[in-house]
Amino acid sequence: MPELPEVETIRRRLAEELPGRSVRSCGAHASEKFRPAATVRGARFAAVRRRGKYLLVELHDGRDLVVHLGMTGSLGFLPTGDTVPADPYVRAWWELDDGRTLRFRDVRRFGRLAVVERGAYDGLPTLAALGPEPFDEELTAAGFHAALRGTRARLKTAVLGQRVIAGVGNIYADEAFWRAGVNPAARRLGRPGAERLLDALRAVLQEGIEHGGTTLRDYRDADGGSGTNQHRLDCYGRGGLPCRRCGGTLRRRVLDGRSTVSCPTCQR
DNA sequence: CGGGGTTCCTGGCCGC
DNA sequence: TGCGGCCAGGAACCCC
Repeated sequence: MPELPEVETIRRRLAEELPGRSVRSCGAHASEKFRPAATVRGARFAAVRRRGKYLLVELHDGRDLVVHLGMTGSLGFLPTGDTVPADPYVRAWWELDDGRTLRFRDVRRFGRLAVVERGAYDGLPTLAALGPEPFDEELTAAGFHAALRGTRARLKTAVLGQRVIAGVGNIYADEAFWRAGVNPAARRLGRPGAERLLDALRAVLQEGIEHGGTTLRDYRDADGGSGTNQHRLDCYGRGGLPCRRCGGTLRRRVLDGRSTVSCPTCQR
């Protein structure tokens, strides 16, 4: 499940390869979620940017190819077999003018591709209303605290909502709440807790980037490789196992429809 | 307008 | 062994 660190890992690789390359030919799955990818034939790639979990591949004609990887999406110069049957999960492809082919692969089809005039994100409401980037220095503890006070949702649900802060998904949310000692089910948070939570979010996201992302099952980088951050998780996926801080037993439950692991002792 | 529920998808896993 | 049933979960969408 690609979150900010996984998308950023892919972005950095594509930013080395795509600018200046043009699309010789392309194609896409018939679904409306992928079909727009086939409208960029002849276009030339410019900068590769990221907002939250969205990749924004700029085109020289003023449009953006917007990519959301969903649950199982991967994007890059993925391994292919010339002698084996075609990969049935490639939902879109772009043959470049250097002969290589960029591919979007997505088993569960929760991903999405769009081509829009730069900045015209009205068809992508989450992107249009996206909150601040975690590493934006204009995002302060005071601002983060105020944003959390502005919603009545559970803290974890608010953090996952992309409006308070961009790019956080279920894995890094559980890690950050655990590290900050904040109860994800709570609806209110004091100023010190908000400060700890923002610091923890930044830390776990930064570490995720440094370790090439978290590969639990599906995530692959732009070259088809795995990340290594899965070996460093303290909380996500560890329900029933001992808390590495207090030794108590981590609890797994479903909060607002999302699997959540937390420590009943450390996270009040 | 915001909170909450539903839906989209399919491989992997569990239990009998 | 084979198979039905269930689970994962981000964001669009709908309703109140």
